[in-house]
Amino acid sequence: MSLRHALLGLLADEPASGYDLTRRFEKALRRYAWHAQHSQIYPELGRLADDGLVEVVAEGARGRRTYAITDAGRAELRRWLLHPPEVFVVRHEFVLRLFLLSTLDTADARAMLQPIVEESARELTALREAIEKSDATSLADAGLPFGRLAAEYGVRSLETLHGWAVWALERTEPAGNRRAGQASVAAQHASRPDGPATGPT
Amino acid sequence: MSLRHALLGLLADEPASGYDLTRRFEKALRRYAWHAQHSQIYPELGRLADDGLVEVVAEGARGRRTYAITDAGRAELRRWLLHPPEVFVVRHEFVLRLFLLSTLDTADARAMLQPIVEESARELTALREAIEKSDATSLADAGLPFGRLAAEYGVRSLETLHGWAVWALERTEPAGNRRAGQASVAAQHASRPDGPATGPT
DNA sequence: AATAACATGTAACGCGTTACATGATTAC
DNA sequence: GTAATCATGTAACGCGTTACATGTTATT
Repeated sequence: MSLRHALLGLLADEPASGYDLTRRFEKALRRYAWHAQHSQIYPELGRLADDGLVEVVAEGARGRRTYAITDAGRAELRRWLLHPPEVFVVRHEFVLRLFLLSTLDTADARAMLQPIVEESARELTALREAIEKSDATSLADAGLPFGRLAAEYGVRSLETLHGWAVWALERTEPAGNRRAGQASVAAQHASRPDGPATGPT
Repeated sequence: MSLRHALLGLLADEPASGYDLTRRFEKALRRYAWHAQHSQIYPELGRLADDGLVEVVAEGARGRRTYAITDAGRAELRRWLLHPPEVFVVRHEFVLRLFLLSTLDTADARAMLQPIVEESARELTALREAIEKSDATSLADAGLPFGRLAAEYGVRSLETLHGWAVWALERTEPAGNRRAGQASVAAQHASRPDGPATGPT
């Protein structure tokens, strides 16, 4: 039950209301790690409070309730983080689409890859700017929702996606531009022009 | 409904039974893209057949039914691949854990990162070997379940994960080894020692 | 003869999404 | 005053997991 721990993680950073948490899922987690809507978040906050892992620390206008993590909540979050399961269940439609790319012909594959090249470049620029802005404040991690480490992971993942899509487009050139052309058997066998070379350290 | 299209994608490669498909999810998709169990796969195959997107092409021993994709199925798969949604819903517990890393203190964070460094190195080696073996057969993509492009994406993603984890461990050195030590504000501000430098092309 | 692997199916339960529903406060 | 945003809640439905259930074929 990851939602529970995602909420504990967000509250470990700072107290927040259900509404705040909903926006933080939207903004920071949705794209990379996890997603939840308010219809799931509010009831789960209630259960977390029942279990003593969070508590209401303030009530504001419009019925707003600000929750904070308790010591028991921190302990539970820590326990969960230090005991990962042996296999992770992944559900990532974007990556599924990448895998199924091989069922398309050359022209269709290129139509699928081109937007990825562009979109990943845009996102990368945005994330790099957010990091620079945060670094400039000279207060650690200011503005970066999950700290510098997570931001770096995001940047590197986007760079990888971008680099791969560019490489894949090169390998999938339209007929004529390439020695074998089309999705022929030979064309699938070109050497890796700019693939990473070195192994793990 | 991605399961439908994941099944169509697998069947676009070659005909298979529900049992085969279950194993292919397990082996090839589970770790990176999507997961499904036989209890979900069998009923969905039935629905796909009802909708004319797949058909039974052989019946074998032990009630085995081999399904193949139909032309209508291929058309549906193509349509789906060429019309991605604007936002993707991601559900990736491993990445969620990376994001929540920042809630741990230095010692705990290192305890979390170390196994990642090792495990990603192991997986990378295994995948690289599978690719080399496949390349050596000199038949395109032989043995690579989703083709060379997907395999390359896998390699690059693992390299990225490994590189990031090594980098994160370096930044998170135990007290004493590092100018500021612990999870202090200053320690969070080291420059990026081996981070990738260049932007998108 | 026994065990492992092959092969399929379904029921119950829990998680997640969509849609419905309501009201308060702030900014223009 | 009116629209946008803030703020919470729940019901219905669909997707996904776990567990239950059954039988066949190949291997040793």
